Amino acid sequence: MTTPDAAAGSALGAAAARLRVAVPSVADRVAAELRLQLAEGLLLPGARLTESTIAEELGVSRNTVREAFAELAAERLVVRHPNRGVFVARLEAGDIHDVYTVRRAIEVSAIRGGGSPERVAAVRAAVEEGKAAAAANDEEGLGSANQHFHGAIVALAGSRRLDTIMSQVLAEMRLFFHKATVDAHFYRGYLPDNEEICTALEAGDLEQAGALLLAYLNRSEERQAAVHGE
Amino acid sequence: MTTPDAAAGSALGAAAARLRVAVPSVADRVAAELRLQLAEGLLLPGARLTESTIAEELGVSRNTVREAFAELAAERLVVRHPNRGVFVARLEAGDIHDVYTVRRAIEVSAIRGGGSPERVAAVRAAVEEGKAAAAANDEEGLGSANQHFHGAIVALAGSRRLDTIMSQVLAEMRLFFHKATVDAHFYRGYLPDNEEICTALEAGDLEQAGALLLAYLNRSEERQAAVHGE
DNA sequence: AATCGTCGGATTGTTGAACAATCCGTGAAA
DNA sequence: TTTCACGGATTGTTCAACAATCCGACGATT
Repeated sequence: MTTPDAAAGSALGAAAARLRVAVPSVADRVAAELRLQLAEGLLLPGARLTESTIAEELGVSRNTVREAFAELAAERLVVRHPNRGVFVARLEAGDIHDVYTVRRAIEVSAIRGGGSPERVAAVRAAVEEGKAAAAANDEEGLGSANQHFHGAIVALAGSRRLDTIMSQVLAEMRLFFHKATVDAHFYRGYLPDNEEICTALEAGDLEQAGALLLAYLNRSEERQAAVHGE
Repeated sequence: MTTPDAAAGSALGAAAARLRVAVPSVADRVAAELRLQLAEGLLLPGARLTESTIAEELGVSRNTVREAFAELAAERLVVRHPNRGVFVARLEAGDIHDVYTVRRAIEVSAIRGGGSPERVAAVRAAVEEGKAAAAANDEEGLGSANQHFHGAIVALAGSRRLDTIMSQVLAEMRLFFHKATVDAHFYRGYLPDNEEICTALEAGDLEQAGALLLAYLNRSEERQAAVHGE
C-alpha cells in the first residue's frame, strides 16, 4: 500500500522514465493499434481514415485520434490532406527509389563501421532465424527474419537515431509491399545473400560486406520496382 | 465509371497539395513559431514549455498547442515527459556522437552517389555564399552557409526522405550548438574544407570527396565534443 | 536535525460538445 | 455538356470540464 517507488523515484530517474513508456498514453495506444492494422494489411494504401469512425470504434475521443494521426503522419504511414482527412500512405512514383536510397545510406554506412561482437552476433542470429523459418516453410517468419537482419545491421552503429529511422523505413516498406510478402518465395531467395553478408561481417571484411549489401539492396530495389507498376 | 475529376485531379494534384501547404493549419504555425524560437536560442535546452502559457501567448487553444508539441516531439526538438510536460530537448551523453553518426551515413552516401550538374552547382553556390559571408565578417551568415553546404550535399541524392532527415538533424544541431555558433571563428576554419570537398565533387572524384567529407565530419564531431562537456 | 509521509496546488491527459471552414457530390440552370 | 449553387458531411479549432498525476511544502516521527 505504501509506495516503495516514491523512495526509488529520485534515484531511478532514467528507469522511471523507461517505466512510464511502458504505460503509454491513450493516443499512443491508438497509434499502436493503427500501426498494427497497417502492418497487417487491414488498412490498405489510399484508404481513408475518418476521425469520428475510429474514435467510436476504439472508444476514444476525436481529439485523441487526432493526436494519434499526428504520430503516424510523422512516420509517413499516413498522409494528411487538409480539410479532407487522413489517408493511408500510397506509394507514388519515385518512392521506391527514395526508400532504397535511405536504406543504402544507413545500412551500408552501418555495416562498414563494423560493430561489437554482441551486435555482430545479433546479425548472425537473424540469419539463423531466417534459415529456421525457411526450413519450417514459415513464409511470414521468413519476412520478419529478413527485417530483423537488416535492423540488426543498422544496430551495429549503435545509434538511437539511425535505429528509429530504420524502423520507420521498415514500417513504410511493410505497408507498401504487403502484397509482395504474400509471394511465397519472395524472401527465400535472399537467404544466401544474408548468409554471405554476415560471413563477411564476421570475418571482419567490412569493405566486402558493404559491397555485398549494396549489391543486394540494388537488386532488391529493382525487384520491388518490377513487382509494382515500375 | 467516368472520372471527370481524375483528369483535373491528377493534373493539379501536386500543385493543389503545394497550395494547401501554403496555408498551414494553426497547429503548424504554432509549431513553426516554436521552431523559430528554438533556433533563435530563445528557448534553451531543458526549458519547460507549459501548454496553457503558450496557448495564451499565441492566442490559440491548448489542444492546438498539443498538436504542435507532437510535431516538435517527432522532430526530437522537444521531449515529452508524461504527466509532467514537454521540455526543450537537452543534449545527453552520446547524443553528439549519435547525431554525427547519422550525418556521416547520409552525407557521405549522398556525395559518393554524385548528382546532377544543377545539384553540384548548388553545392558550389553554398561554398561561395560562405566565402562572401566570411569576407563581410558575417558570422551568422557563415553559419547558415555552412548548413546550406551540407544540406546541398545531401540534396545531391535527390531523396525527399534524406532531405527531411537532414533538415531535422540540422535543426537539432542548431538547438544544441547554439552557444558554439557564437564563437566568432567557429565556422571560418571550415571554409577551406568545404572548398576542397566541392572541388573534388566537381572534378567527379567522388571517392576523394567522400573521404574528405568523412574526415571533416570526424574532426567536427571531435571539436563539438570538446566544446561541450566532453 | 534529518527523514518520511501526507496534503494541496498546479499541470497534464482526455473527454465531450459546439461552431466555423472547407470539401464533395448532387442537381438545377444556362 | 458545362457551369453554378446548394446541402450534407468531415475536418479544424475552440472551450469547458474532470480525473490522474506530479511537485513542493508542511508537519510528524525518530
